[in-house]
Amino acid sequence: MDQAPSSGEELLRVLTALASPHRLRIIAALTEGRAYVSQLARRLRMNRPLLYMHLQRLEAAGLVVGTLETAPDGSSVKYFEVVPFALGLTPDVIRGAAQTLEPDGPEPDGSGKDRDT
Amino acid sequence: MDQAPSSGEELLRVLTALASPHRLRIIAALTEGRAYVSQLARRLRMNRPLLYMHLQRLEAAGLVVGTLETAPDGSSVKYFEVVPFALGLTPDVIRGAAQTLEPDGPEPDGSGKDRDT
DNA sequence: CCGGGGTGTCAGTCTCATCTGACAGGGGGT
DNA sequence: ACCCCCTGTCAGATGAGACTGACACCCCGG
Repeated sequence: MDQAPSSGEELLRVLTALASPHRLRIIAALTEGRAYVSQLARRLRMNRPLLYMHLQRLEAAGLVVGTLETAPDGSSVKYFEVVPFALGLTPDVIRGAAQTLEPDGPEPDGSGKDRDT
Repeated sequence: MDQAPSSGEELLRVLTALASPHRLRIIAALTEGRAYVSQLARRLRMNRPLLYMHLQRLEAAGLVVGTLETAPDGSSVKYFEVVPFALGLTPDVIRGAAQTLEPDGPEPDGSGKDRDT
């Protein structure tokens, strides 16, 4: 994965994806090796549809990938695994990404209203 | 700032703090230099109480610091500035932090219920 | 005394992510 | 036929966070 997630939108998607205890635990669990949805639901003791939603979120952020495989017995199983990412986060990185996001506009007027710094 | 935010709680606080377009823009704005609340509210065109809340969140996460100063004219002004942080985020880091967070417990039973990987 | 700029805090509203239970399938063994 | 395991999706309840307007308060300058 890119060190710099480029656009603010993308960065935001990754951050919101990670900002959840459940999703952190999911990623943690997947570092141990890939797993399919129902299996993971049992392991993490959480509702399957719920886990499903979280996995979708993580996949949309590009942090995990899921592949629907047809097992030898013919049934479908969806395996997920982590994408080895490395995200460096500093104020400047944020500053860069935020530009792709700012509906800022300069001071309304001012006329030397502000104090010194 | 630490490269590894240590506890899962702490990591989560930082992540949830960053997972907001407003707060990203706030940090971006503060990289340009410190500013006080009302001033920043004008610059970013947002409600002051709202900005106030976001700043509190960021401060709680240790990403910015605020100092209440008494200006030469005697009035109080609260300046905020970014804490130069550097956060490295990888699956393994998450795995480490998640341990301080897991109410996991192994499989309910199993008995070889799962498929091979 | 009044206006202007600042901080801090509050109750109330509203939007949105989360979470649950249930359903419709598909496929395989017994 | 029945049971078991899997995937995918949905309507609805719940809750947490975002957001607003208004207030109390401070200090100064005209």
